[in-house]
Amino acid sequence: MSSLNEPRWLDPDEMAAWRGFVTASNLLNRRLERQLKEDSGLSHQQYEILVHLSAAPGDSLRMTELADKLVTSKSGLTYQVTQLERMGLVSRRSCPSDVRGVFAELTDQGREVLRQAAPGHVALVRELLIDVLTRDQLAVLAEGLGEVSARLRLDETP
Amino acid sequence: MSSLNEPRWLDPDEMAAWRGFVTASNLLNRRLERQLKEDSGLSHQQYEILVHLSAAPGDSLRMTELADKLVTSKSGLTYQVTQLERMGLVSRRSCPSDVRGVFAELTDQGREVLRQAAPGHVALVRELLIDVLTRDQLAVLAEGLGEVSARLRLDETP
DNA sequence: ACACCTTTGTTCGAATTTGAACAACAGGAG
DNA sequence: CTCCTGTTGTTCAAATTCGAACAAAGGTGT
Repeated sequence: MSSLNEPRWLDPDEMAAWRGFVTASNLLNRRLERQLKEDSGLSHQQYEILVHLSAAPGDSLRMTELADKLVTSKSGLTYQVTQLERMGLVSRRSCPSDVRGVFAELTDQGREVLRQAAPGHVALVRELLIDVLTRDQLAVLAEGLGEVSARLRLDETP
Repeated sequence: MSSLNEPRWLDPDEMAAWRGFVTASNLLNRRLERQLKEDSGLSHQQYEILVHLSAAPGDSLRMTELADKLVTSKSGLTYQVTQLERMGLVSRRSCPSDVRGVFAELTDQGREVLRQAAPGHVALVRELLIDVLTRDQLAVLAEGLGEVSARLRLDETP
């Protein structure tokens, strides 16, 4: 037999995919971070918080739910929401049905800042990622990484 | 005309690709971070440093070159190399041809720790990403994200 | 040799992130 | 109702990250 305890290393194609994924992710994040900060004074994380809130019914989400969507820690979210609250872009509201619960809600100013920040951000995402890929590549990426995400979500909860 | 100043927003397919990319990246990083830390006491970043060094001729790289490969800041690398040096996994060596230059070099112990950490890490990357995708999806991902990375590298230098 | 501009790696302070510990509460079985 | 278990959001200390500023060299053209 060829290898019983030997791990299955990545072949060149697999390695290329993995390295490409990691590198693209890092480079992209760096760029978006810089652009958002300079252009709107927001970090990528803060921008994403505003986006998720604006997409939610009532422009508000429970802290835990928001943390899940952002894929971040609860404590990390607490910190960022506090920052956004100081900037006046988000406000906290207690939950009627659960005394422990806290809603993060988009303020009018938050909505306005997001509206102003979005075009530049989307344009860059387009320039650096979307428009670099063909329609087919985009479809494969969406389906493949969608499946990867879905599986990762699963064995995290149980 | 339909829209002159209106930005080109992402259509559903594009949005799915973008969200999938961001989410998969975050979830994956989280998992790998946890596994590496528990299994080998290394952060993902530290692991990557060891990997890049072991792949380099002479098991060593200049600080700047290494920072580029890792897609991180110079100061961030300085910090991590110092940590790895304290752990005895990496050592600094001055460059003969350039007094300012500093080589980060893998120590024997560093090579050993990497050898011990690699199988578990690769197995998880395989389980969570590689083996979830088909051969074709992998090829598309490698080529697409490779191109994305290449372009990002370009307009960063000038 | 000289001024001039770039590179190299580190240092510094500020901002962010994380996991563990925690207090307060919800929800259900008995 | 009461005990028990799981949730919720925050706090805390520690670790990490970044960018700007910096000192020390390289390299170039004159």
